[in-house]
Amino acid sequence: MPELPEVETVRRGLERPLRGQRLTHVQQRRPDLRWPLPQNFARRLTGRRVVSIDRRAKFLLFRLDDGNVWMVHLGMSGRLYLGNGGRAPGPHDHVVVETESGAVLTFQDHRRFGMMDLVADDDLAGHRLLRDLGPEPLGNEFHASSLSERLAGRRTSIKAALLDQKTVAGLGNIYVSEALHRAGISPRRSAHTVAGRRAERLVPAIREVLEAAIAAGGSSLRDYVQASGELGYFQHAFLVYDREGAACGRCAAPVRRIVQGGRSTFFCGRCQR
DNA sequence: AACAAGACCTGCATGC
DNA sequence: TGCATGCAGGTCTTGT
Repeated sequence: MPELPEVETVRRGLERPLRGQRLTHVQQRRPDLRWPLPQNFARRLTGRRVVSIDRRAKFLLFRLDDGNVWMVHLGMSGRLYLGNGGRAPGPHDHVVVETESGAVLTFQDHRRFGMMDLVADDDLAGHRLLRDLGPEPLGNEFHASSLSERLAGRRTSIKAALLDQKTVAGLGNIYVSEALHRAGISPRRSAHTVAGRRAERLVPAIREVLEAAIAAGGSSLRDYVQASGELGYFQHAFLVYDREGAACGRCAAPVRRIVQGGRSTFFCGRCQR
């Protein structure tokens, strides 16, 4: 489900209802997601107060008043939403958390590619899932020279390199296609050739597409919803993703679909070089 | 070290 | 209708 804009939208939606709240009841309804949940997960979360909710790449980081951080990754199909209206949890509602204000936060994930961990704040940067991540694309450390440095010597496609979270953290299959289209760069181009002018175009293209998507509340394709249950609407602004055969928004040539690394890539063969 | 392919898991659309 | 196939927003693990 989620790339950076969707995760950020969820984060923003949770901040007001959850920040400062004590978690009064935690129900863990199965032992594992992608991996086993940490030992005594529900007990360790129960009674804690949420100090802040942050994001790193596609991870949500709930900082708690005992110095620990509750890490949540939504995988492909994970949802984190507020208010289940008192309904009984469904078969894919794996974690249900209630707060002192009566809010109910449900983690639902039918494919179970999602993950959770509970880790001391001091150890967070060294966590195996976070330590190798590249820069945040909306942060100050992401610029043309840092990007081309990370692409130097890499013979794989620029598409594959941008999906690699070590290059830049937070892009996924949708926004890589969209960003490369905005930058006029072919997804098949060898990664190390994206330097100089091309890198200067790619960095703002990535920033702009992510910012526009966040402003639209993310993209709702199949099952993504915001924490509030509302749908994002950035999918209506896609210029290439899932638009095979449709006219490229810039030059009207038909959008093409190819498979790279086993995953669909959409691009315009005329205006992306 | 870098890379491609395989693995994980469920649900949905399509075609026969 | 049933069944097989392929596809889906991610990323870790394995083998070359």
